[in-house]
Amino acid sequence: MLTVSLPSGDRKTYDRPVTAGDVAAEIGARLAKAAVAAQANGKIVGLTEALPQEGEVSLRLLTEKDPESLGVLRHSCAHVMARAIMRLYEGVLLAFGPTTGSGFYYDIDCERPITQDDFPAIEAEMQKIVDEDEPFERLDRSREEALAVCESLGQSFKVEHIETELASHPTLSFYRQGEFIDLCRGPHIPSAGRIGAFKLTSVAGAYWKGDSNRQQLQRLYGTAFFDKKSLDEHMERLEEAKKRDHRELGKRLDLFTISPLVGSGLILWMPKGATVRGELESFIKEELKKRRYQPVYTPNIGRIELYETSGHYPYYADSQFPPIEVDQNERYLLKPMNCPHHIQIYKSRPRTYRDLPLRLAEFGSVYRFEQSGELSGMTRVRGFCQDDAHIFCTPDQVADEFRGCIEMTQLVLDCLGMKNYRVRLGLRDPKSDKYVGGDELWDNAERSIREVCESVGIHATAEQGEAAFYGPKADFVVTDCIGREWQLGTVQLDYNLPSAARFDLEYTGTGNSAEKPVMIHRAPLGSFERFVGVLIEHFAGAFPLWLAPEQVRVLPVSEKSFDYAREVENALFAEGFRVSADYRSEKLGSKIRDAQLELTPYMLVVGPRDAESGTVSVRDRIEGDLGAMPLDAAIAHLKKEVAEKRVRQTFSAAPAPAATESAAGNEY
RNA sequence: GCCGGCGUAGCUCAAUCGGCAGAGCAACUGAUUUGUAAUCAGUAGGUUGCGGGUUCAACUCCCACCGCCGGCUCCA
Repeated sequence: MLTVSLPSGDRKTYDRPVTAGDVAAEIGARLAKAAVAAQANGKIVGLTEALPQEGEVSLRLLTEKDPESLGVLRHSCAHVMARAIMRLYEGVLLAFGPTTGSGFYYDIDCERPITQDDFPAIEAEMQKIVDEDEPFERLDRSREEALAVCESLGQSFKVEHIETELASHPTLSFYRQGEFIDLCRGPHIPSAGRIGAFKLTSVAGAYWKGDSNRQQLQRLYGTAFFDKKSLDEHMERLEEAKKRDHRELGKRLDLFTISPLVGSGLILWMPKGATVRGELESFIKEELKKRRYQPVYTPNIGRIELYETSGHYPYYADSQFPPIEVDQNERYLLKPMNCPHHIQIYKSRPRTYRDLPLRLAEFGSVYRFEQSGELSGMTRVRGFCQDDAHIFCTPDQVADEFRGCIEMTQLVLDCLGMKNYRVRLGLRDPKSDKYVGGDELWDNAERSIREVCESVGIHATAEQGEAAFYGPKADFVVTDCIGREWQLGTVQLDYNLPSAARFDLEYTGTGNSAEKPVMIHRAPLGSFERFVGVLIEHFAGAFPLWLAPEQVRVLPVSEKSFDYAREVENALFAEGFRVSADYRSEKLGSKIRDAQLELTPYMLVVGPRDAESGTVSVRDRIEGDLGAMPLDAAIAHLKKEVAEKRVRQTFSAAPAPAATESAAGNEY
């Protein structure tokens, strides 16, 4: 017995397994109303059941442009892919095959390593299945029956899954398509023919149930659309996005380099990259001053006992460079974080409530031995510099201080035109034992950061298990040019490091009593390395004038204008601009082309006419030729743009949605 | 760290079945003196990532290492 609720709001009850196709035929007429409403999402391409509730299935219309419809399509395509693979190769075991933000994957176990070279054959087999256009048929079975089905098919991963995660489900569903049957929650498209265009994109290893101690499976990624044009556009967007990759641009624009001889994951900032970073540093320093932070400097190493006290060493022993051992009693660790050092500054003398809040700021370099496979350009490195600070405050001051940190982070991102970030509330995972401190402290801390985020109007997404081991945090997460998410700014609340079990921090309260301060760890950029990496992609290398490594290039039309070009160059330099001039004996067009390709914001063309009248012909990288104007006017124009930190162009709209799993089309 | 792929001039890429390592751009030199996205000519540039092995012969095949790329795991 199944109750079906239709998009129109009608409900109908069936006493046999129904496919979306059956129902559509019976009640087609009554769909008219819903169909009209759905037109906004593009052409209607079918009807399917939505995520089933116990004993009930809701029907939904599949429309071309609806993201959830795409999810349904893609998950069905994952089934088609799995079916094709099972036709082609022996001994294929199925694990999970959900959708991602931009496609789908299926994890399989198969003796034979599948490589990109196998894609054409798999795609050809998939095309056959699509052309056959067989329906997806839903089969509901009791848990026992389901177990028997999976056992008889030898699908051991499905068996384990039913016995563990699905232990509490009395009934389970399968979807059958021809000879292929798969344990699956659905929903699916009515039949394979609705898959207008698909493509396998990559293959990778993935651990069963995400556990690196367990078996590694082969994960095949693909994507699918209702029509070929959308697929082509998608692939084109990916190509375009690749051109913004900070690793490519970093090389082409001489921003940074990595030398295997220096070491993997260690960034060498070239003059142009260092200039961008330097401007960001100045910007942050100004903000710190305004917000009454105090600068400190601390060394790059510290005795191992320091990190044993903080609790970091035992937690992260594997991801640190091995200690430097002077003798048995004296071992030093390359600083993996700045907090213990700043805590020692706090502890260097007795503190009273009058000292608080104490805000200690440092651009602190830290080193972490990340696994080799995790390294990636500037965004995941082994040595980096945090725009770090630690705030020591009274419990009463926590909310204001936390809010101040959130607002500073927002200000920095706003100033750079970075809008496509999300704020993630990192909460503890109640099931894990990695967190230190009592439940009461954690509950308080988590409640305060929630309240602060609400009070500043942030829509934060809470995620369990994303907290630091010492406290909850609010992370600013951005998406890079190929859809990967990176944590940039972070504000973390910490009741633990000040505790008696750790560093036992104190201050004298108003009643002459010994009180525990609360710590806030915060870094608006996160690290200069990762931030600049993301920033390169955000601007596609075309930095706003205030950040541009080379702000202006003077282009003499010919050798006859070299003297005047030098005058102009010197005048701009004297006004504090980062300026160069192109004295090669190239044609003007060639000099312009090179300056454009190097993304120089302004070009000042100077020829005999300009020399005579004391003008420069301004060329804007974006707008083109702005015509001649007096040199003073040009300088004033540029100065204003720098002072305003004007952002004229960004590219950070992600090419594809973040690779998060959508609700539609998931496995159980 | 794990799975898979890749590594040829500064950059982008060729080199058929294992048979003389090549092109464009950049660089350098000379000519040219140019007004808003590529002037012409010449020169130089290589232990094919590193080290072994197979072979008459290795960029090409095999082994180990290093590095990079896509994922997974991890991310204080």
